[in-house]
Amino acid sequence: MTEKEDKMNVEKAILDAATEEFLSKGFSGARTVAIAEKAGVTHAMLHYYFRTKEKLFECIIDTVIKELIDSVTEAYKRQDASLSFEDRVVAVMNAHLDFIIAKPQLPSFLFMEIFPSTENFKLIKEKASSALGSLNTQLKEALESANNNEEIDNISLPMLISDVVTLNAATAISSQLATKLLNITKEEYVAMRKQENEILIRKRLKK
Amino acid sequence: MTEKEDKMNVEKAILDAATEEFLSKGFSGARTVAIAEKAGVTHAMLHYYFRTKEKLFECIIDTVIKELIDSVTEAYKRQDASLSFEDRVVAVMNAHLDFIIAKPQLPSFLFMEIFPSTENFKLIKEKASSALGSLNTQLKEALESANNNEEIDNISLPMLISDVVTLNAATAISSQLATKLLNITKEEYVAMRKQENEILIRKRLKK
DNA sequence: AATTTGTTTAACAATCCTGTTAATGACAGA
DNA sequence: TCTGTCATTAACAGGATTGTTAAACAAATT
Repeated sequence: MTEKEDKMNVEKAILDAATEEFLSKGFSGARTVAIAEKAGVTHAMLHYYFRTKEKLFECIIDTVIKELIDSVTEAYKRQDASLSFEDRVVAVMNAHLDFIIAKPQLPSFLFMEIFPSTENFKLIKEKASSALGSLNTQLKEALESANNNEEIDNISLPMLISDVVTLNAATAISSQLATKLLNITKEEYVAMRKQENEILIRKRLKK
Repeated sequence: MTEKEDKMNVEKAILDAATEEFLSKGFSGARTVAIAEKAGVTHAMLHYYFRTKEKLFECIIDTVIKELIDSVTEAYKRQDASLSFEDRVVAVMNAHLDFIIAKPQLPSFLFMEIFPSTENFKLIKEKASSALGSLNTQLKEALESANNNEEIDNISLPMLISDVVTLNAATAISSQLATKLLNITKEEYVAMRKQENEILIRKRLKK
């Protein structure tokens, strides 16, 4: 079945190239000819497989969103139930950061391209709702029971999530500036921020 | 001098329209005809005054950057010297947030359009270096003397600045999601985040 | 009034970019 | 081997978008 493999290879090559192009340049900045070139196919092939630029874009958002959601839910599932609430939050936060760092353009792409568009946002909300819904209730329970057992400072769940997402997203985005602004490598900067984010969250949760 | 006023009006109208268009859609998403229309002039006028889309873009980055830098330095200058280090940091942070919130697309625009481009980044670094340099030394002195008088937890200056910028930028960006995700207004969300950011920073600075 | 200077308009040119199509090739099943 | 289907290519069509130009116009200067 070399034909089917070939077909998958072509499709995958286009998808990979498209992901890179869309994430780095945004929808309007991306060029379909550039994607085709990067994928090593004629640009007619791109239209043959995905019809339009919009459809191709939708395909890559779908997978990107799926990967993002999975990374968080997986990280939470893997948690040791015996850990304290504080330790669990930190562990999920770090797993989330590791995923984001692998695709550092993702946060600004989401903010620029996906969130402002009501339609795309609907899509992401649908995909995320079930996963985030259960994560939410789990966290809620953990926070409530933690308040009984541990000494947790008063904090609302939305603000806690906002803190984590905020710190991680900004870490990923600003990591691209690290080498340009400070005289350190991206990896050094990320390591510093990881430590700093952990300090911030731990201090925040302590009474 | 109605002619010069008129000229200024046309120029300003184009610049204002361009700022809105570029900030919300990015360079490649922006359309010069849309800018001209918004400004109420023919699109030939746009080229007459600014020659090219690129040149117009450079003009608006210049002013945007200048306003951003000024907002921070002004906020720092206005500070009461009798305040504690912690209070001063919080005051500057809040002033910074107020400015950003007025142009909520600014952070994602900077991250998407300016920072990735080495050339544009050079520009912003030049413009910011003198202002940020003096701010930096002022903060450094304040931090050192604070460590003698007050009880400040160990933190490096880059990380402190990174914390503040990070939290504020993310607040502005995510505020656009507030109404879509949580059932609250943007203003309510910003107020909540402002409070939360202040708690985070104060706790971070305390030993 | 004539000239000059700078502003504005409308039409047009040129290019870039997306998407199509018709022709060709490859290959599986009848 | 013939036929039909799918993959691929090259060339092109259409439209959007940026940028130019020539002519009209307004205002100031001589």
